[in-house]
Amino acid sequence: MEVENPKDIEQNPVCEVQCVHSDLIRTYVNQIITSAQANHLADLFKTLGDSTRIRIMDALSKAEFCVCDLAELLDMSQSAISHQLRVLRNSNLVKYRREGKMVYYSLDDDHVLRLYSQGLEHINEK
Amino acid sequence: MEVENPKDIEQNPVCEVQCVHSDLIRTYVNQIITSAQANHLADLFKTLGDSTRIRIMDALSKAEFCVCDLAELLDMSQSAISHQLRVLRNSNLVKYRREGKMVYYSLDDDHVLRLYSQGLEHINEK
DNA sequence: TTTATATATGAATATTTGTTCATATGTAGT
DNA sequence: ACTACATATGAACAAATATTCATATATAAA
Repeated sequence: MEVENPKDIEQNPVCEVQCVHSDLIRTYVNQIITSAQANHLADLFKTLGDSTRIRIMDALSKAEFCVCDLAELLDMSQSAISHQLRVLRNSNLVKYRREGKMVYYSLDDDHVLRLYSQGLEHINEK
Repeated sequence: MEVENPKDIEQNPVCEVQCVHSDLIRTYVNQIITSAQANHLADLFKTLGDSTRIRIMDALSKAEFCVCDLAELLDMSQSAISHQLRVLRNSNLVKYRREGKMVYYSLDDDHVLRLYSQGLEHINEK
């Protein structure tokens, strides 16, 4: 079947769908999360969206560990763990304290623990 | 500085770090989440780790919408929305009902709403 | 059964991201 | 200052993923 050159079709800068409930849209269009906030929130979940970081979070939900303990516990290189801890730090999911040469990590606060636990519950209930 | 050929270095199949707290490791090594569960949980968070899907979740946290409403509301193509709804469905985050030609989506349950809200709270508190 | 419209999906491309390797930084002890 | 060791990080490569485009499926009406 032949298709017209897209350039020939009259430009329609608006939405191409016809089934919209205009009243609903008008009501909610101003209540939706901003793009900036959506990006921010997506980044938080993205941080939790990696199995290595989940295993780190799981360990830290049970006790405080130094970097090399985590490497041993999860059987991964120190470098890989350290990279991932930085990602977790950037999302304020973990905090750390230095003691001599070692750096000990733990969950940032109880709120983070609850967020993690809610996720666990969700996958276990289905 | 010259580096020996890695092949010449004696193979050490164990961990290369020396600072491990062996007793801690022994205590927790059997309590860490399994790889399968970690993958599963990471997939859940990964699903939430995209700004388009966050905006869909945000809309659905406020009301039920059909696919083309979401496309209009978020100013995206029907195809893109539909692809992302499938991802959300696969993680049991949204459910849908068909009514004639239209398909209406909503959050799967209150637990999902709580998970989403916890995330929102986290980014707003910092 | 033909047409119109709402939604779903396979393939392809462009972008993002996790790990490794090599190396840098930071801290403590000699 | 020098050495040892714990942790951090830049660059590069491999793997995962979001959107677009084209098209398929599903439902309803004529």
